[in-house]
Amino acid sequence: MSTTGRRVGRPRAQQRPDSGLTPREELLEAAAELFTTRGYAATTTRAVAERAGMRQATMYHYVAGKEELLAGLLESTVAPSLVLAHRLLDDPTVSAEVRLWQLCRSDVELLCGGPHNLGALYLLPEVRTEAFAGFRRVRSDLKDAYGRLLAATKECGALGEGELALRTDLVFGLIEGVILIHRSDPGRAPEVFAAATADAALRIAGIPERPAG
Amino acid sequence: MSTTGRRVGRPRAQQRPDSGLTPREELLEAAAELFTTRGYAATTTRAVAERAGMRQATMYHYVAGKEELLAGLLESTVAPSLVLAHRLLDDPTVSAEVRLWQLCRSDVELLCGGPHNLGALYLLPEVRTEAFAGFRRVRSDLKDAYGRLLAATKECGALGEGELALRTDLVFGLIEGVILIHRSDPGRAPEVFAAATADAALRIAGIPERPAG
DNA sequence: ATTATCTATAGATCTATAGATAATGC
DNA sequence: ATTATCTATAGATCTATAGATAATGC
Repeated sequence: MSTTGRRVGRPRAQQRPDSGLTPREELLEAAAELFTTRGYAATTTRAVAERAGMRQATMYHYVAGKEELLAGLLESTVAPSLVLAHRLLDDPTVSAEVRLWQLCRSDVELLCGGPHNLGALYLLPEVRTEAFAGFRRVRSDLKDAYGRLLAATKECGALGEGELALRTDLVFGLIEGVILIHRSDPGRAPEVFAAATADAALRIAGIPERPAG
Repeated sequence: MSTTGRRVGRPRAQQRPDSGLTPREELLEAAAELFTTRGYAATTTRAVAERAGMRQATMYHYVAGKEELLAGLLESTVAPSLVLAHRLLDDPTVSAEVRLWQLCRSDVELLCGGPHNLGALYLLPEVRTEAFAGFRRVRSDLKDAYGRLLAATKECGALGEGELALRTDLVFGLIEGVILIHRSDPGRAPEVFAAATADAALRIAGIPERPAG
């Protein structure tokens, strides 16, 4: 009935207080920290496993390798954004400007609010690989949502197709590149910073004032 | 007198038409290509050397290792920007808005116009290392120049210190993050794209129209 | 003699598998 | 018996050095 010694299987060599996470989550957490601070390719399976509190070989009991961890982390950052984006797209009670602002703010908060700069992982060359096609698809859906919200604003409604695509890329690029900005001064409060970045995104789109709402 | 067989030293195992570059430049060129497409940590010294037309060990005759190549590439991208920035800072004949626009445009062209997305290297975790302190210093000087140009504009002149720093970070972040944007549609003509990004940067700063000049 | 390159390799990894072990469950 | 973990390690790298070699220069 005590907290320790209840789990099946051989005990870990390094005992640690129970984190409350599943071993797979402990691995993802460790990977997030190491991939963002040391880089993906430079991080060894041993480093991830050991930081998660287990030996290198044990990791293979839960994941097939480093790639699976990266894929998991990537999809976990972009999935909640996409959910929000679709909810906003289907909500006609609020102006497109306000909805775009909210999406931007939420995305920035998601990318910068967490303990790790997961957004930096989007840029890895490895992400172009087949193994990450799932992530790329979700990310492309999200960008699509940005494009549709932009097209629904007064300021961009009249733009031609190419012009609109360019604005979408610029807005989306600012939001995704936000890690660069956040990194240069991590001290700023995430909520304030997220709102300021959303303002900047709307200014790029041609909407000069923060819309009320 | 013929083109081949004039150079001192043992001939290379793989003969290739003379590139006109020094061996060190050939290595930098190869490193640029491989670091940007496969990633820095994932690129081996063998891959770089072989792509540059020599055997792995020969590389050490010209550079101390991979780090030196990365440092060289990083400084070469940021140095010309800094030169331009200082020239613009010292030029009172043009409005601050126009100078800021020109700096943005030139930076984007530099980052996207070349054959490789060297800007993507700025994000490497390795860059935080002591070995790249020189690069970080130059880059910080460049950001400083952005800040001073911003402060000199009508639109930002009255901003408080924190507000100004935030705007500077947002503008600089857009410019540096431009690789993300460029990557999503590499087909756009660099000059047009650079001008459009400079427009967007000024909109972030609060300057709604492309200044004449 | 000098130089630029080569071949060969020691030593240090790193990944992924095989097989042993120490818990609980029944 | 089942499970989660461990230890050990084969095989595949990768870096950096030692020493040989094939040019030109004098």
